[in-house]
Amino acid sequence: MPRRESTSVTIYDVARRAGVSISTVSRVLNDSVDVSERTRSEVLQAIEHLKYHPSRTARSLAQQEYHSFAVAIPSFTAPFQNELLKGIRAFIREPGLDLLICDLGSKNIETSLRAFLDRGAVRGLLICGVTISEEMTRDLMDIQSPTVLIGSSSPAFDSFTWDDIKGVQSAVSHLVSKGHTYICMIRSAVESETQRNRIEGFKLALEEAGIAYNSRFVVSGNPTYHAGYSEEDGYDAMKTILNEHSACTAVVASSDVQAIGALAAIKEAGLKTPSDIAVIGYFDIKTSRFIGLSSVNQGIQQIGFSAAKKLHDRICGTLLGPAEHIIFEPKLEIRASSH
Amino acid sequence: MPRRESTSVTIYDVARRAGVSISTVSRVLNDSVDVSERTRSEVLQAIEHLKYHPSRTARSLAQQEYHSFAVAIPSFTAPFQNELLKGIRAFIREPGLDLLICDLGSKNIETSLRAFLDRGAVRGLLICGVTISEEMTRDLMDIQSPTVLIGSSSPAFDSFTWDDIKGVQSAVSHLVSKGHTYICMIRSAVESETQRNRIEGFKLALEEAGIAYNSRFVVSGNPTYHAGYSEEDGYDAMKTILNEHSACTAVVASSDVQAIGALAAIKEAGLKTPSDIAVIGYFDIKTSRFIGLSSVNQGIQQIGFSAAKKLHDRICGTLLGPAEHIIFEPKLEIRASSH
DNA sequence: CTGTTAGCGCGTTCAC
DNA sequence: GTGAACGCGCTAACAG
Repeated sequence: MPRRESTSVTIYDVARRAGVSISTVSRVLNDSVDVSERTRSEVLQAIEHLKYHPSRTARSLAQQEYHSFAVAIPSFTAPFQNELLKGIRAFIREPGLDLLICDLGSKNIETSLRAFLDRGAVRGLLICGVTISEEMTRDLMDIQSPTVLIGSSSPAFDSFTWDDIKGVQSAVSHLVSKGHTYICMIRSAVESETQRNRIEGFKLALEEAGIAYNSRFVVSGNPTYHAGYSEEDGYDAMKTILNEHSACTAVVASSDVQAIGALAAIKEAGLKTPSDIAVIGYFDIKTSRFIGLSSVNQGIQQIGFSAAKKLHDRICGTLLGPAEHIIFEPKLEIRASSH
Repeated sequence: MPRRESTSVTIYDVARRAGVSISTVSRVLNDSVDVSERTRSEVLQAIEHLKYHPSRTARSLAQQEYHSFAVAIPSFTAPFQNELLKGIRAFIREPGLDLLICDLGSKNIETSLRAFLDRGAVRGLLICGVTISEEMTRDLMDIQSPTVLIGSSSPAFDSFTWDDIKGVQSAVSHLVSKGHTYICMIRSAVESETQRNRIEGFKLALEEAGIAYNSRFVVSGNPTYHAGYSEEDGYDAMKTILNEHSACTAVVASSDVQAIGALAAIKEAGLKTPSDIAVIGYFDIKTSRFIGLSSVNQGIQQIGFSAAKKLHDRICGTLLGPAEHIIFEPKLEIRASSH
């Protein structure tokens, strides 16, 4: 038995009031050309009068089309993610799409992602900063919707990553070229491939410069927020460096916020940057300009944009062929002198 | 004629494979108790085997229920909005909801919002930082879905705002109590009620202190990003202050990022804070702690959280009664000494 | 140019 | 405990 108690006005109500059939209303709504000016305006009037608004859900179901992009991302309000979203948004705004954001939190990321998938499939999915396990790969393939990865890679999907090794390497080489010989690195206390790569870049650069690597050069704070990429972490790590590496004259942080924290510790100790200690951060944030921080620019926004575009093309079928893996090469950007 | 070409596996496929009807599958999916253990596990097996994933769209349509919150917001990646979203997210994560974000951009905000509404109604709507016109009020009432406003108010909807007058007033009074008599204010060059209120608070505080107000005390930069609330703006404005108000010893910025820019200008001029010039920013960002900036905390996150909760309660029908207007009172937070 | 009708994929009463 | 049938609101052939 029907349960006609829905309060919302539907396409039927409009049709009745305009004295036409629902398909005509639908045509008007979708800008179909085959509608006479008269009925068209009558329908529009009825819509106006009844304050009719279509249901995006019903429309999506009928059309098998979606008007939003799904983005699964850990802590989407964190600085890096935020930057990424700017890029994604830049692409999305033009086609008039909305963003369905699933915040994965910062723990149990995989579980959250799986729950999101179970909550219902989506038309296209952008996954940021999540290492994709074998099992997750299968799960993702099962939902059969175009998927694009950012910050992690898998042969099964289009992915966008950046070359962390070269990134840190260029930063350290820069410091070396400025005459530094005792360089430390601030890392996140949380293990990850990204982190390993960055350390690798650090090692390579030292090696290239003929400086002996020692694991003591790599220091971390205590992971607090954002998996160890926070101001607090940078601050703690820098304090450690100041205590245990009095000869150190330059520091590479593995994220921008860490670098900001490090600067605070340096300032607190009565030292100056870059005259006493040079600091280079990874990632590019606007603030760095005023804080006086050199950084490694990853063009995060651009990555977001490209990834969104890729996903869009996949969804529209404009793009066929196998998954691609695009690797960005970070550029060192000198905003403040970094001797 | 049907158009059976859908590639995705539906509840029918599962039912067929498990040798049951779709309603049984549905029951299993929705944790209905009235299913025998045997058929239940058979269904689950079929689901597993077929890699079945329900369609969130179809489910929403059938249930007349939604699993996401719609948030309409201008430039959602801007610092303030970002903070707000943290609060919203904090609430939303627990109920396992997703966020449908409509980025309103920074121009044609009203048009964008209207387009979003036309794209299809939603179950509940959170609108942040948009001044609601009379006409928009009607449009919003038409869609008949619970609506909560943040940063603007309208008698028709629940709204959360903060007392900008008292906020700036407390900041200025603090400076006065520290002995400052020549105080300037950095405003956004863009006109808004918020801005007017802040200036009003500035005036009131001066008046209270027996200091004559002069509109020259209120300085703006050239609006670049974010409607004049950017580091660049603060930087420019501060330069102006240093040039034209040599006697000035304290500054109130109307946003945190402006304050950061202002600090940069001060540093560049070879002056020190707070010994030469004290700076207080509006809003609270984490960075301020390391930059050494006192600020007026608006509890932005908390507002986001409260608003999200309110909306949720409205949607669930837990909360009835007329719309409420909740006004938060900003608190001055002394993080760095600000003489 | 317009109305009829059959789905889109799922939840949900009802009988059995 | 389970199945048949209807409806959620809309789009898209097809027939007129």
